Amino acid sequence: MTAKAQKSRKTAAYHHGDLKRELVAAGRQVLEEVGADALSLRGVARAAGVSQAAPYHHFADKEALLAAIATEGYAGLSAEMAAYSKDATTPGARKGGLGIGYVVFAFKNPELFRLMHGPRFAVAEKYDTLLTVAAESYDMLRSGVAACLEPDASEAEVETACTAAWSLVHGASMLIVDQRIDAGDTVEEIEAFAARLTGQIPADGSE
Amino acid sequence: MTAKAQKSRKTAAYHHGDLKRELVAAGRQVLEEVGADALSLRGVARAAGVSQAAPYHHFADKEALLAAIATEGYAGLSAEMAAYSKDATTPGARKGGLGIGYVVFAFKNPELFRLMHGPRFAVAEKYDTLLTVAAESYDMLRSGVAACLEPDASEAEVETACTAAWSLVHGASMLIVDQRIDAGDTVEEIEAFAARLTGQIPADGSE
DNA sequence: TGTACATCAGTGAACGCGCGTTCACTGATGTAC
DNA sequence: TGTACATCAGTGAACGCGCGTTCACTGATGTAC
Repeated sequence: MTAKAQKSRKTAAYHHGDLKRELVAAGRQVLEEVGADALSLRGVARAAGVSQAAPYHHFADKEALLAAIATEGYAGLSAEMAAYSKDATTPGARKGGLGIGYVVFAFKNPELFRLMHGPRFAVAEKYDTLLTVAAESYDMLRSGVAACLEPDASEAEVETACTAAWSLVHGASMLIVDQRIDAGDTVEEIEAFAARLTGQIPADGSE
Repeated sequence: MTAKAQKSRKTAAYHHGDLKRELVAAGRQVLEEVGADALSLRGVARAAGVSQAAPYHHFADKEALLAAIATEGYAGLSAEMAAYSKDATTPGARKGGLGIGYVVFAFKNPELFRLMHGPRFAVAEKYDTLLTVAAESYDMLRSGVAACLEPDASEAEVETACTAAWSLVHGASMLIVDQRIDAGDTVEEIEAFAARLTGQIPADGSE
């Protein structure tokens, strides 16, 4: 081991280096384990291996940490939607891919998904980057839906179509997260479920 | 005032008469005021005007009270769906009415709606009347959707159609409850919104 | 109709708990000279 | 290169709080006789 590595390891024991990022990561993990209701700042600090007071050097309060976690969540949601839609060759396929990505993200991160949409940030003007990144996710979905409509569609028609598409994938995601419907245990099954739901695949499996 | 009335009023001061029902009612009110996360059994007892220990004569623990509240919620949901679909003359109108009732219920009882679908009762085998009444709500929606399909539709097609219909109204309800979309401030506006969403009314308002 | 008494449904004090947050502190870092 | 020192980012103890729940109690009810 080099002297530098030794030093930086020693350093890590006290001055952490990137505790802020690590708290968000630990927070996500704790969140998925115990749920948003039971998540405590002390628990996250414990999980990150630091004292309970340490987070206050990086976040104003508990809510600020949760907002950071939710912000990361929206980035992940957008990334998942992008990944599932990037290879689409038609507007319809692109729209379908966005929807599948949305549902898959919820399936992979159930408690995070719940946190993102929970009551905590209903009026979250305090956290403007959270609002920005949330709006980006929605805009992505919206543009995918709008591209499937007639070019002369009215603003109201676009609005209704976007809301309907969002409601559909959001509702399915919520019902999965809340275990009200069983859409499968693997990502592949969820993909197929979401494809069926959004009409990408016929329901009876035929072509 | 008759002697009997006087007696029963006096009685109300100590032996409450129907504290169980009143705790559920107070619980619903507190729930809508502060949200499920911040709802405490002590707070509900306070709202009902009894000591903090009183609820334990009627509910095993806090969760049991929440389950009772959620159970009442499902009854209300079913009632709302029934009210909006009872005058329908076609299967399509009936299905639409059920959906509108679903969304209107969520709009009227946002925190209750959240509680009903939250993580708390994900595995609620303990509360079998809760499961029963929840299943009744779903069956109502399901039969309304199934009636709109071709008689020779496969089980898989019925399943997908029901899930899609449920997802749509559930997603819209959740987005309204979470204030992610603005569907209006009055019941009338919500009705119109839900009708548009489920295709009962064309999006551009024309006939 | 009156009375004794078991039972029901309240009370208020107390328990232990984990929480969010603050505080004075201290060890590590990096920069000016 | 070495040293003084401001600053940064940790620590651990402590605060007050409201919570869920339990306990011994007591007032009210209703039934048997």
